[in-house]
Amino acid sequence: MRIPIHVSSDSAEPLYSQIKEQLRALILSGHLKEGYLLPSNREFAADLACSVITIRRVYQDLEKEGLLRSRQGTGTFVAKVGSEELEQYRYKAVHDALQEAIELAYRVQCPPEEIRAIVEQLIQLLEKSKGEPK
Amino acid sequence: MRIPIHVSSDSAEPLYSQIKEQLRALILSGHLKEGYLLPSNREFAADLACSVITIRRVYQDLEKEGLLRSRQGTGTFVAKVGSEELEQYRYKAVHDALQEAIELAYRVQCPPEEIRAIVEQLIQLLEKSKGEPK
Amino acid sequence: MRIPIHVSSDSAEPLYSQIKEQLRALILSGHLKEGYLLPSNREFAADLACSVITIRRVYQDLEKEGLLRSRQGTGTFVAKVGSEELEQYRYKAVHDALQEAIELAYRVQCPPEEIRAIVEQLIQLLEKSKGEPK
Amino acid sequence: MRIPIHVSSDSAEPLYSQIKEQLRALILSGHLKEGYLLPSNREFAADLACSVITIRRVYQDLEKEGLLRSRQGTGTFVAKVGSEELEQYRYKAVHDALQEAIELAYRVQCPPEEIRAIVEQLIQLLEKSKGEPK
DNA sequence: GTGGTCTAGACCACC
DNA sequence: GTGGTCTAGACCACG
Repeated sequence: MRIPIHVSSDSAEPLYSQIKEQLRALILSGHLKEGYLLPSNREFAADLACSVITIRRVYQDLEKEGLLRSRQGTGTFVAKVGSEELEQYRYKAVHDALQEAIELAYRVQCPPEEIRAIVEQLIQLLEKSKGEPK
Repeated sequence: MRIPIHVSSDSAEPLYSQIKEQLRALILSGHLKEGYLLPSNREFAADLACSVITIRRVYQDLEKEGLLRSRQGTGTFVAKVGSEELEQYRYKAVHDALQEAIELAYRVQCPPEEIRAIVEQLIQLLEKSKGEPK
Repeated sequence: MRIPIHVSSDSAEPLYSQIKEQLRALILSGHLKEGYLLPSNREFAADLACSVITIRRVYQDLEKEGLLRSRQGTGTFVAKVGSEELEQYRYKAVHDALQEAIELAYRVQCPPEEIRAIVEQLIQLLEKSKGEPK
Repeated sequence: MRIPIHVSSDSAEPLYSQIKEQLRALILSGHLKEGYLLPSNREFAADLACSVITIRRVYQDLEKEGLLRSRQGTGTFVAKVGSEELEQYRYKAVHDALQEAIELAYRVQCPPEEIRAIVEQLIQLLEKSKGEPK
């Protein structure tokens, strides 16, 4: 199984950050389970056409967050995370993202009904595209 | 009337960017109307305890976006923007912010009901705090 | 007769420069003849809704160019300029403007035929609008 | 390949603007192709004997116009621009420059024949000098 | 007084 | 090494 990560060098977001966010999401969503052995630095860098340094940084950052574990001679794999802890993590990520967006909406005087309407519209759109993935 | 902008040098977001976003929100929300004369570079810099250059950059960037107008010897003021154009701008800002947040939620497998619940909770919170502003 | 000058505060070009260019064109084109008495500083400033300082600067600049003359207690009027000298001045202004434009065209690799075509198109447009002025 | 840009500190035009215009022309004319890696800030500043900041401003402005792309740690290069879009951009630049010049000519009562004659003379001159460049 | 340009130099983030 | 942010301070152009 190849890890489904896609990076764009056109984006303003730094490379390492794009990879980190996507990898974190894969772990929090349960797509990569506890103990899963990730590709080696060199291999992953080749996959994503980026530098080894960039991959090393991603692994190190996620290890500091407690989501990955590295062992000399073995490689890097998904850490065991308590399921409540993982759930809390997931909830916080969603909550924070929505909070930022809704606070912006309030700053530009967007009424609650309009926010709800936009949210509903976006959910419908994403629900529909779930049946027909890439 | 003093312009209500608050910056934090703890944030990872660059200073100039914090100021720019808040100023843009004040214009898009209609708090600062067409023709309003903003504080001079030097004055505003003193207010916010930052460098003149930082303010200059904010004014210049927003001028390129078409929201401000600067004239030598006169000052910097809010440009005349068509109200439909402004409305579009406002809608797009909210839509984009929510889209980003909701896409993240889907990536971590957050179900639609949970998204709606969090949105509702955040709206209630902000509605309540509207009655009792700082 | 009111002097037909129109300024726009939206333009990037400085106020004094807009006025100066238009006044110079009126003299070079013969619309304002030798000896014509211009409005006083105060009067002209009121007409154009600008500062007296701005008008003074315009008169001073054009006096230095030899197109205007000021006399204490009398006012400012159009200087007597030899007709050949005026003709040379006029030719030079047109030549310089066209040269700058055409050099730009060459820098972006625009072929001569295209330049001729655009020039012709612009001339037709301006000829047509001469019959029906504002 | 060294980038052929020449600046004059005698000119009234700001340094950064001179550089920007010339660089823009090199891109629009196709001399610098999509993906071309420009000199680094520091290197280019040394070449042109100006401040790093001045170069940064040029790169940043052209990036906002969509002609360049900068990425931290990588460098600044020519963006991919649709060829039609580039063509439109090129046409507009030439058209606007000629329009300004010809409107000036009309303001000083220059007859169409004289405009055509001057244009023709300038084209001949530039065509001739194309055989024998610097 | 205002904004516009340019300088030198520092420190950080990214690859 | 690269670009990104921020600083302090100078000088000019405009009204």
